[in-house]
Amino acid sequence: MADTASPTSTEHEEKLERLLTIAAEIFAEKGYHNASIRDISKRAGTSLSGLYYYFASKEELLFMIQDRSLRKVLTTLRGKLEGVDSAEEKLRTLVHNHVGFFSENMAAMRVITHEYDSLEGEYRTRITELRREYSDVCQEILREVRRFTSAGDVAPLNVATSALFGMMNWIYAWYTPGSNVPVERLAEHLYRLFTGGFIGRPGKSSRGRRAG
Amino acid sequence: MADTASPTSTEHEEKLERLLTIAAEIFAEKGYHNASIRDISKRAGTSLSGLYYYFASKEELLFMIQDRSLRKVLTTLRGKLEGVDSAEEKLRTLVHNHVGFFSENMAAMRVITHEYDSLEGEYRTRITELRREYSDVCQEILREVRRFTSAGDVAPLNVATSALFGMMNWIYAWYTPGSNVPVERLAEHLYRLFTGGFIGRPGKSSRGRRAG
DNA sequence: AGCTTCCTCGATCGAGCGTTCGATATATTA
DNA sequence: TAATATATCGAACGCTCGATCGAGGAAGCT
Repeated sequence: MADTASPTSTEHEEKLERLLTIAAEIFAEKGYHNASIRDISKRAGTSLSGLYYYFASKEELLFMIQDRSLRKVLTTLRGKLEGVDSAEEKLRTLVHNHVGFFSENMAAMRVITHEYDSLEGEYRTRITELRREYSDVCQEILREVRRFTSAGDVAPLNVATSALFGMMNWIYAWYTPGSNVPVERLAEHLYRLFTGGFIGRPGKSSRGRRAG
Repeated sequence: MADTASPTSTEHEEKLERLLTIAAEIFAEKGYHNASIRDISKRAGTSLSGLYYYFASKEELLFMIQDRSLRKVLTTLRGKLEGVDSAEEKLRTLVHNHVGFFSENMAAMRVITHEYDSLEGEYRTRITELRREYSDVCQEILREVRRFTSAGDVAPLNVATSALFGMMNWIYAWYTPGSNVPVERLAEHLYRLFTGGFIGRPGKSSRGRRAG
């Protein structure tokens, strides 16, 4: 009865966000189809039926996890790209952004890469659209990189894009944050590995150079 | 009553193999936990209970799919590697073998990369061992490549290994065999992309190369 | 013929699933 | 105080799942 000045919609949003985080963890641990709403209710400390006040179905829950995370990753990336001119630096920004977000939201990112097929109908369509957006941003950067460097055509752009995402997304299968390889280092490794193969020489880091 | 000279164990093995193929397809389509034994029985044209004559449990079925495929990929690879001396050619053989097997057994390979976590206990342990074997073969080849080239240390060997597997395994998420990119071409693209970043210049193909 | 082995099946069980519904407690507004 | 909106809960429903079991058909052997 003290400080309830703001509308309850804030508390509502906060609890929903907390539920989404817990759900993402459980989906990441056990897989979407193997996880039950009861698992989530137990970890959240609320009743089974009480959860349905915050989402309409298990699938909507899965959708919200993927939708919010993808939007966040895309928005953050576009923000970081704004001040960047060099094509190679754009690519470097994308890799660091993706890997960084990955390591800070392992559960959600695992759900995104692992449970894409678990969505159906309209949910699936909307996530597909977001994924294409993200993929397009990446592919356009690669096109730019190719244009402004002496890069040959080692691989078609779509193959290169998929290869890059493969390198980055596979992280969830082996990497544990806080290991002996820090995240920034890991991102830089992947960036150089890919760029070296894509344009035929190691990617430029903070200090740069040119070749012919 | 005509040609039943051989012991029935051959027919038994043939039917088991057919069931494993069907199960791999269904697991690949719907995911392990979302797929039911009844789905498999329907596609196989046999009764639900009849299936249990060929395997003890749904999880054993999943195990057999992964176990047989991994062994086959490893055996084939070791055979192909036998006559190869050059380190780079070994790497090229590995990539082509992996991608080739992938495209010919999409269902099984998808199950391997996607349903590893669905195994538990002893089953999980044994598949983990096979994966480590495979990964070790790859990492040793990379070590050799690094030793015999002017490769700098763009990335630690384990990071490079994981990146390579990421590039290759991500195929299942976007590639459709029989598309406008033939499998051998795709494998060569991935090989050059990776090698170029790993050793600092495009990987040697059958013919020429570049120096850096 | 009888006996045994390999194989297949329908019927069924208990458990767990996602979801619904009516009751209820609390806070806000009139 | 009464009325309303917000939030939570226990109990239950209908359904699907993996797995089991005993019956029985077909083939080979003695």
